[in-house]
Amino acid sequence: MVVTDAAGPAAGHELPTGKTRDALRAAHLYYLQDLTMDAIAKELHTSRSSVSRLLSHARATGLVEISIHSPLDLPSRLEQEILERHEVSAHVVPVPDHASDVDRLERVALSAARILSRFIDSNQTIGVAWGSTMSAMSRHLAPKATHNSEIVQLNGAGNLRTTGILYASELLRRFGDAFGARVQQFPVPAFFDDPATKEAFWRERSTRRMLDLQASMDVAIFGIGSPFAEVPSHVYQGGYLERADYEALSRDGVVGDVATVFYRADGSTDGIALNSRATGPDFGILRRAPRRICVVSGQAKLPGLTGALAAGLVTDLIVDEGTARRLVEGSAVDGGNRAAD
Amino acid sequence: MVVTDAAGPAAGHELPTGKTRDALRAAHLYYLQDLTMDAIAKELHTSRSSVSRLLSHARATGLVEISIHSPLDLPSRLEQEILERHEVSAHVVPVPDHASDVDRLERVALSAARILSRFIDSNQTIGVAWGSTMSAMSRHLAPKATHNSEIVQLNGAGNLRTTGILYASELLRRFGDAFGARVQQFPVPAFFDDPATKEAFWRERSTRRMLDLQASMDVAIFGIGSPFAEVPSHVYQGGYLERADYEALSRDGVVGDVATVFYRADGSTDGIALNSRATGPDFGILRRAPRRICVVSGQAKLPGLTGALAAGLVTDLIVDEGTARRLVEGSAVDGGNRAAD
DNA sequence: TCTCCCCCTGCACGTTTGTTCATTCGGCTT
DNA sequence: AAGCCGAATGAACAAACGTGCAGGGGGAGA
Repeated sequence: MVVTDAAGPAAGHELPTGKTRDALRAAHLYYLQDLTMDAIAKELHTSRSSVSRLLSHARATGLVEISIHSPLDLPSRLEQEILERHEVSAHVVPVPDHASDVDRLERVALSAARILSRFIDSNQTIGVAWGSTMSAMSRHLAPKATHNSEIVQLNGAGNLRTTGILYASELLRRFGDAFGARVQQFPVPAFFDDPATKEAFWRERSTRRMLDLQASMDVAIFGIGSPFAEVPSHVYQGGYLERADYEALSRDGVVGDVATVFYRADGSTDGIALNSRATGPDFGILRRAPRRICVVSGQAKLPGLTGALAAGLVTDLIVDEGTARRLVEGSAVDGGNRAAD
Repeated sequence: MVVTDAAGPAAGHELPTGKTRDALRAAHLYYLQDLTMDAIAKELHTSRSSVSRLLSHARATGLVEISIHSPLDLPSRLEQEILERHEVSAHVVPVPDHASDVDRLERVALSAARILSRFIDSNQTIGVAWGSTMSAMSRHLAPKATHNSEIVQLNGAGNLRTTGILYASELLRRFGDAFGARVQQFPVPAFFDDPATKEAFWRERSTRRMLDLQASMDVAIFGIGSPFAEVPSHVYQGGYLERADYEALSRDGVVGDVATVFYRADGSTDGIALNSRATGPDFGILRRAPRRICVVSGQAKLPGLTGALAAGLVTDLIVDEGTARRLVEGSAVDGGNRAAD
């Protein structure tokens, strides 16, 4: 046990005594050969505990990937119906109906984080929004090694009271770490006070660079904000908006936001004043990304979700079971309406 | 057992009471949400034991797939070197050096069976040989649902003493079951007594059909026979060959066989008399398959393996660590020679 | 309608696994 | 050179898990 970890990054050659190497071998023995940890411990000349830890490490670090395939003939009726009705590939996360909203969010985020690795690959530009959903997700990401990928922040996070920036940058960093990607922060407030300031800022070259990046995204990942739900989203309790703003949103018939860009139940955004001060990407830009992953939990977000679907913002949807059910029930009756509650 | 499984193929609608459905849900909860089996039991209104069994079922039927990714920067030095030297993508199975040959075979077969599912897909013609390695493998296949695939027997299995056919057909059936594929048996002896008989047979239309199938294989899977090893392969102890045959093989400098077609250390087959009576596919035919997976365990097969590599029979190699090491050591000195023993 | 048989269930036990804790080990600073 | 700090280790405990077993429910066949 002379050279505990990575063999010789200093020396720069052989000696396969790395921790990762051991973890890899342990994983082989455990998952591919069904040995008991005990047996593996003997083969590796260490204790069972260490093997347990190695395996945890292997899982946590993405050396081991566990995926679940529906036998294509029975893709949960829900997913099937969502696909047919909304042309969106859905992943329904099973959650008991009586689960609390926090539980629900946590569990959807956990599943989403694990599912996400399928979509991430090398040489991609990955747009990431922020909010409570994204934050929960970021805490559970399954690492996956990629080269030359880039995490791009979709919308600003600064506000009046808290910096918000730390919060967002921490979140972004987690994404970056998990995929070994560069992180591009977007150091602006969530909302400008004056549209003119935004426009001025948008002409800055450094801002243009960000916007160009956003326009060439391969994947976008976002949650849904629901301004009028009982459990308000992060944006709505963080001091980003003032009472007058709310009233304006209400007047405009807004049902939700994606990356702080607001929309109505039919997906339209025209004439919503607040958007001219918001820093998130125009939906036209967003829709250029071939893959747009939306993570939703809790039926409070149902109106927001149907709106986002109507706006064509989503290609892949990760949603909890209850909400998925309501979504299908709601749209069963007629085209693209929001459900009862 | 009419309705035990799939919910209502009879009734033809709802009631998601299928066992597979439950297994799927349990797997989600367990592997994607990290719930304890206990918690899952409550959500499913059943006992922990049942959940444990559901999860076993899920794994055994391939609903859950566990795969291991080397972080591309450190692909076991061995695999790397084998790739460079032989242009073959290798999977080295870790096995302690002191393991017995049976252990070793069993463990390689287990790993191979699990790795195999990566290669199998829908609409494929899959050639399968037989032998102790393939047999062990067949017992551990991880099922994977495919459509319209076909398992094709590569070489006959009949012999003088035992039928051998049952053995082979059982093996083939397991492959077929695992992948939901049709099985095409090849009902001929392993070796004809008279080359002329073989030729006659080869003109039969039913035989031609088999040969055409073989010629259009997408994947071939085979082990390596080693006629002169201390632990003889199945072919060599099953009463397929007679003393005179052995002597002929020895005289011809044969080092191994693939699907009962024999070759020398340099991969050549010309002038090996026995081949004209053998029923396996000509190497020219075999090499038409874009993917040719070879499973090898035990250094007794090293000469056979190097020969097969020299003949260009292999695109993907699954091999135990010890043998892999010797392979690399052997070929380190010069081009493509067989190793010491 | 009755019976048989198979398969599924939940319990109870023994095994396997995760985790806490005290300890050691190496590296780095003072 | 001594000492401190974080990381890693193995022992021991507690939780989680797998499996043999007896009981029960429900179809297929008589």
